[in-house]
Amino acid sequence: MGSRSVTLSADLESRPASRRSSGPDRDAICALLAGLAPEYLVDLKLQVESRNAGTELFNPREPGDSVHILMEGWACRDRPFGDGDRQITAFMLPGDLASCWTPIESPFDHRVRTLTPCRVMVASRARLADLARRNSVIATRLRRAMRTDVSILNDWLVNVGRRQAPERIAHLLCELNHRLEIARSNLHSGDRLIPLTQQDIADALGMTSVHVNRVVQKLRANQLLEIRKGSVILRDPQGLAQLCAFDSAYLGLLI
Amino acid sequence: MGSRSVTLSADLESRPASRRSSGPDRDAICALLAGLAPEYLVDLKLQVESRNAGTELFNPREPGDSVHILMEGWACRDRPFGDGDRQITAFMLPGDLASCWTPIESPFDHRVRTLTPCRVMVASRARLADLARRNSVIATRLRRAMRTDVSILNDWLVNVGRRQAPERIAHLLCELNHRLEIARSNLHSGDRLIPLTQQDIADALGMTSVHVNRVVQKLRANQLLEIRKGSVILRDPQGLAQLCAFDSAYLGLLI
DNA sequence: CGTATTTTTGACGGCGTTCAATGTAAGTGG
DNA sequence: CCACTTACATTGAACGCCGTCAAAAATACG
Repeated sequence: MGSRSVTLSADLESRPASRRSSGPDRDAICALLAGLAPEYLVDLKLQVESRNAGTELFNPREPGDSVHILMEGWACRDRPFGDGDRQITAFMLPGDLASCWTPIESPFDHRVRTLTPCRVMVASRARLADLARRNSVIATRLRRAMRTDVSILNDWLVNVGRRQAPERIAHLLCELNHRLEIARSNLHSGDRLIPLTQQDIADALGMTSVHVNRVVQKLRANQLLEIRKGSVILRDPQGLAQLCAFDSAYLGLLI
Repeated sequence: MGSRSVTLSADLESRPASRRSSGPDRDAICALLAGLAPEYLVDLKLQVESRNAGTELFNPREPGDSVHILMEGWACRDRPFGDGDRQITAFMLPGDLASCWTPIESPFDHRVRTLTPCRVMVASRARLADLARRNSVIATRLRRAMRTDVSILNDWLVNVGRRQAPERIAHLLCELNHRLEIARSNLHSGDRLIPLTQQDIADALGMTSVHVNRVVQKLRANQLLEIRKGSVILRDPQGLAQLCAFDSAYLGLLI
């Protein structure tokens, strides 16, 4: 089962590397650390750990010194409100730097929580910062990661500020689908499920789950997507992209 | 005045420097370059120029090699839509890096335009990037500037996604007032006007100018603010902050 | 004093919220 | 294998914030 690399990757691009090895191979550890010389990797004192769904990876009240890189599973950054309401401001996919993604102080109030069971690589923030200081490749990748965050936040603001509900939902799903393809291709694994509930989508888009539900039903009626047990599956990515005039250019720095 | 390279890192914390000199003195050229040793400054080949209101400082179709640092006046970043609609995603104040504020590729579709007549320092992006490579203080400041952008974008998303119109407007104005105070203190100049029209505010908050107007009238009736010839003046900053539960922590990296 | 920009006002409608209840599937423990 | 629990999805009615459209008033500026 480990050797059918050609057919498995046909749907992405060409990926000569082996797939479905039980653990991540060296070149595919994650986009951030790929190709890093072993002596550097040792420095980071990386540990791969498991987390349940709903675990807090970062909390402003106890910042800690840990940086998490997602290997499997999804996480999100959000700002909780007193009344139980919240605004999700980012989703993190496999391969993403989850928290705290920049090796500097984090003055703004946000949490990072896992959405699904996850496998994360835990590293010391101080060590990663130090590594970035000595290794310009890593520094560049960290800068790119931050730049991608700006880019996505910028687009989310446009999305929430200017688009109606159907286009808004479609746009978010198109982005996540695009990023998921990249993550799948980088990590050689994972399925095509978007593990979000309608409540999650509502929290990310400044809507209520009730209205998300009504709109999602229309999208489903148009064969654009499916929903199964807390996950979204895109049935017609092109149709969705057309609906919201999706342009993936802003994701250009992702690897 | 030219040789105080030692203070390079000192101004990152305490600021005992003199104030209220007529023009910007060397140490207060801008937050980004303050205290930089002269030989570095020369490298940048800085030029101070004037721009009319409504001038484009950055356009994705002709990226150019210029970085603009605002000395006087305001600018904004926005994404135009086909139908004349647009979403403003950032305001730039005196002292801010206007465009392109990161010395790397800019894959997302945005413009930067002056909102008022401006005085800008124009530098070469390539030279600034090169300088950041050799001078860690500048690199840190650039990183901080980008980090601040993330922080503000994050908060705008929360604002647009979760707050009702009055709190939303109040929150934006509180942020701008806070940043304006910082800019005034850094550059030793400028007035307390927020040079935005109600249309600008609407474009930034995902609203219409009509509705902004109705809400603004209520705020004005409560003695919270004033509007004169295309500018907003906060009459009761504390009252506004209370209205929207404003917490300036997310602006903590602004010098 | 004329023109452009900005602000203001009114009527009307709809997108999306609120509240509350019901449906449905999966997990848990006895 | 069946009660019980929990999470997620769904539905309906009523409401209201805010958008749309259109026009007029006020203000800035040359």
